[in-house]
Formats: sequence, C-alpha cells, structure tokens
Amino acid sequence: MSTRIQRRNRGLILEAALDVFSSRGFRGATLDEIARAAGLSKPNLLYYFDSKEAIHRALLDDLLETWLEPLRTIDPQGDPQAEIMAYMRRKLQMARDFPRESRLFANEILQGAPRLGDFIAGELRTLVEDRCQLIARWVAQGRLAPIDPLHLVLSIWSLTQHYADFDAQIRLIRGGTDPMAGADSFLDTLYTRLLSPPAAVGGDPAAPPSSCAKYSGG
Amino acid sequence: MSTRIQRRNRGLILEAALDVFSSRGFRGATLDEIARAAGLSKPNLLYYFDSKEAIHRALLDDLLETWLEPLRTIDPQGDPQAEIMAYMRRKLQMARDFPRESRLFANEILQGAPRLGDFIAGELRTLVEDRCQLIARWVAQGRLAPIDPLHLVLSIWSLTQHYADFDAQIRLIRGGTDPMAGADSFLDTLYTRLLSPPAAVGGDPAAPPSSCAKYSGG
DNA sequence: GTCTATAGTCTGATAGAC
DNA sequence: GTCTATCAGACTATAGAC
Repeated sequence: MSTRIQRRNRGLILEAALDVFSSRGFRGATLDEIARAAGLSKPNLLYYFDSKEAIHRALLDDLLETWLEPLRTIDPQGDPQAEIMAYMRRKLQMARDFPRESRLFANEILQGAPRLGDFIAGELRTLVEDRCQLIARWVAQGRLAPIDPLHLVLSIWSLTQHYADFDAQIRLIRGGTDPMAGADSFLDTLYTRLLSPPAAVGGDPAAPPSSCAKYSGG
Repeated sequence: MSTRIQRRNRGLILEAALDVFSSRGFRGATLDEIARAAGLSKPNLLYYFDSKEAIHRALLDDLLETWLEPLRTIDPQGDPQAEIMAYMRRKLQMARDFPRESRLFANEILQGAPRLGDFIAGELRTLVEDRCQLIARWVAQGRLAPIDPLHLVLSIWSLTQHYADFDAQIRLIRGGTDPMAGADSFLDTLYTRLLSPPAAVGGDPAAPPSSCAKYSGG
C-alpha cells in the first residue's frame, strides 16, 4: 500500500523525468537534472525508482496504451472517410496535448527502438496490420479513393507528430506565432482531398497506388 | 596544406562519427565508439579535431548546404505543381540517400535545436518565407489548389524525413520488406490530389485554408 | 602522426546517520 | 523517508614517449 506522499513524489519524479528525457534523450538526461526539476534529492529519486532505467521505463509503459488507443478507436462500422479523418484529428490533438510524450517516443525510435522493439514488432504491428486490412476493404468497396493503407497510416503519424517533434524548428521559422496555428485546417484539407472517392464523372488525376492487394485478405 | 593521409583520416572520422551521432545523439555518443568505428585511437581523433563538439559541428556544417539546396532549386518560372512534386521527390531521395544525416538533424531539433538555432532562424527561415510567398502567388493565380504554403512545406519535410527518422519503427512494423517500398507512388498520389487545381466543373470538397494572405505580398 | 598512460570531471548508485 | 557523503565507473581531454 502506498501513502499519499509516495504517490505525490512518484508523480513529481515522473513529471520531471518526462521533461528531461523528452528533451535530452535517455543518455543525455541526468539524475541530477531530474532531481532538481522534481525538487527532490538524487538519492530520494532512487528510493522511489530502482534506477535511471526504471524511471524511463515507467514513462514508456505509461505511454504505450495512450499510443495505441486512437488507432484502436477506428470503427469498422463507421463511415470510412469520417473514421480516418477522426483518427487524424485525435492524433493531432495528442501532438497538442502530449508533445513531450511524442518526443520521448521519437527519441526512442531515432535511436533504433532499443526499448520499444517488442512493443512495436508485437502489439503495434498487429494492430496496424488489422487496421490496414480494414482500410483496404474500404478502398475495395470504393468508399475511399485508392490508396496504400500502410503509407496512409504512416502519413498520419508523420504529419501529426511532426508538430510536436519538430516544434523547436517550427517555432524558429514562424517567429512568435503558435507553431500549430493552421495545422487543423491544413490536415483536414489534405486528407479530404486525398481520401474522397472520385466522383461519378471527372476522374481522379492520380494513378491508383500499386499495392493494396497485400492487405485485401481478411 | 593537408596530406593525403590527413584527408583520409578526417574522412574516416567523420564517416564513423555520423554513424554514432545519428543513432545515439550528441551526449549518447562517445569518443571511444567513434574511434573504434573509425579504426583509430581516441587520442588520434583529438589530433584531427579539437573536441567531441568540433567533430559534431563539422558534421552539421557539412549538412547545412545539402539541407537548403532542394528548396533553393524550386524554379519560380516552372510549372507550379511540377516544381512542388519535384521538390518532394528530391527530399524523398535525400531520405533514401542520406538517412543518417536526416537523423542527425532530427536529433538536434528534438533536443531544442541547441546548435542549429541560428541556421534555422536565419538562412532557413528566410528561404522558407521566400518560397512560401512564391507558392502563395501560384495559389492566387489558380495554378495550385488553395493551400497554406507553410504547412505544405512542413508536410513535405515531415512525410519524406519520416522514412529516414522512423526507419527503425517502419522496419519492425513491415517485417522484412523495404521500409520505403511504395513511398514514391504514395507521395506522388498524395501531392497530386492535394495540389491539382479544381477542374472547371466539380468543385473541391475541402474548404479553402484560412490564411494564405500572410504570404501574398512580394 | 600515433600511441600508452593518466589527469580531471561527471554520473549512477550506495552507505549510513537522522 | 530524506538527507550528506562518497564510491566506482565512464567519459573527455591532455601529457609525453616514440
């Protein structure tokens, strides 16, 4: 059983650690800096967590469910285009609400996914494959414009997380203005134009993507 | 004047350092690992470069021109859609040819651009603003579908660099297959649908983006 | 130019008093 | 539970022989 002060201090540590790990990477982060940010002493950090590694792992574990959930929420019974647009908007909202978590994740991937390999090759891969099959069915039914399902999913990750991961760059380029100003309507426009099934008359100028067949089973 | 062996060793060091810095970040990299990868002793590294920081800076300096050039190459006299598609393809080719450079850059931005702030707020920002004005003119002339120029540029950076920066994740999700397989035709499709000016009849279903006015001057 | 040896610093983790 | 003090290892960088 954990006391009130224990939960409070664990929370302080994780909050501080998220700041430091997300902006410096695992090796760039130091316990000294985390301790200072948490307002605790370094030995006290190690009273609550066994090691620097354990703090980092706790952050990742907290993150993984959050990371899968927006993709899980896609409803096979819903309207295809509306479902994918809603998924994109959830991911964009996550970039707004949890930019540090996005950068923590990006740091891990950039360094070869040393601690996330199992998660990605397991739960995430399974879920992505399932969703790609769903999208391929929607395309086959003519309810979405022809598109490669996997690259579509990757594009949503890329375009939404970019606003969190490259926040520093966008701020410097935009000067004072909000880095995400205009992102919502831009992405709405982009995915509307990308996904709208070609109207009965007036064909789509783009060639259909070569490989949807891969996911057409199931 | 530098001898043949000096040029060779500097090259070996920079090549090894690019491997290590791009996959571990600045603080995660160690001179021991770079020395081992270069086949030289650690003091010998520091005979050629003043410090770890100096090696890193040399890599970034080499990178910056390469980073600007594809954006510079956009031709104001060319066909708008073709120019932007060609720019996207150049960036995608860079992700294929120079994935380590892309990850080196991403590492720096993720950590708040501590060494790239001046470059981004200066040369890059100036060039981006110039290109956004050009794109805004093209939109105003009806030669491109209505779109926010800055977010268009950001989307190209995001979607192309993603294949280099998140390579580890994509590999794990795709299993054995080439991480970039299908990327070319996907991005061709995406930007064709995004940028094609609406045909005379059969309007675009997307609302025009709110703010192109910002770049309409010039 | 390249090496061995090492100085000096930082960092993760532990010991032990309170 | 929290602290001061400190250890052991890893790290960047330098000294000095060859």
